[in-house]
Amino acid sequence: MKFETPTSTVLYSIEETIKAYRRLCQQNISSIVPTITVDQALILIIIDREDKSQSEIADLVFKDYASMTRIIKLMINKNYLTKTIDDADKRKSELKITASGKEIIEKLNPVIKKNRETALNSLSEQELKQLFEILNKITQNCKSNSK
Amino acid sequence: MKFETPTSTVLYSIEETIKAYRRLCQQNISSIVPTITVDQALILIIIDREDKSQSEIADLVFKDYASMTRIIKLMINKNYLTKTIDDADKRKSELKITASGKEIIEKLNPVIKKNRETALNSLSEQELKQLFEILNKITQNCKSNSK
DNA sequence: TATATTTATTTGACATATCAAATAAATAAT
DNA sequence: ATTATTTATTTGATATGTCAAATAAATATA
Repeated sequence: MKFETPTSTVLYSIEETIKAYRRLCQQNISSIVPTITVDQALILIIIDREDKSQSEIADLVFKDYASMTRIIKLMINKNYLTKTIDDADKRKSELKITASGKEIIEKLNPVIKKNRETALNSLSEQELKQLFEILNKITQNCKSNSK
Repeated sequence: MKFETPTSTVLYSIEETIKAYRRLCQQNISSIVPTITVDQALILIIIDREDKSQSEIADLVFKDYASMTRIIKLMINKNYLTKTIDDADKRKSELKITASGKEIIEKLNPVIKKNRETALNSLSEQELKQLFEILNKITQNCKSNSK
């Protein structure tokens, strides 16, 4: 870590890792459900498990609200989701998985499990814990200094 | 790590970290050079240090060649860069930093240094090494299983 | 109650990611 | 030398990221 060229930093490695992981995921997901993206798959699963509004989901998956609006729109067009106005608070939207959305989730579950196993193969529990903690420190450092 | 909901995995944490870091970087970079993006700044610095072709640079910064074409074009429009055809191999392009590009690099260097320090604040050398190694394992796992 | 402020979502503009197909030049094979 | 293949880059189409501004509904305040 002596010669800090841009390509020798840990943060550069984080980018590399996340890109490699996303590529792996997209390839395996596409082989089962060719029409869905990694982001859409994650969001679909979250909506299925958590009964939350659009912006709450966005916060959960670290998406901008603008991005969320568009991703949701695409998923509605593909008939994975329905969206209705929340009666109690008409600003909010209610998102529900359609039958074909459910089917897709069922198909994807094993793929997603396998992707994680592939990526984390041969990592010990201790390594995972360390990784988790170190990443958390970095995240906190960044957040407390940005906004 | 027992209940593997999508939001409890390490890979999810990696996404969180990289987004927090990119936000920190963009904010600090914008405060000094409002017209440049994080990606453009990194690419500018790499081009300045390494005399490589467009696709070699792309490989270095994990960018798709298509993205690189567009990023380069934007940077040329902003007069950070010039691009000429390589005489020895007319398929290749030669990228050179302009005077104003150089100025920007000078301005950015301390910001980039500070961003890294902020993000990695209070992390020991050992933690950095661990992080680096664990990320590398994950990257290799993903790459060997995707292509 | 009327007005001001906050909250949830959307839209516009621009930057980047990704895949597939197209170009054009260089190199290999016939 | 001609043809086939490979390599470097570009273009098109679509998805997502990010910021700022706009809407519309809910809540707070005067």
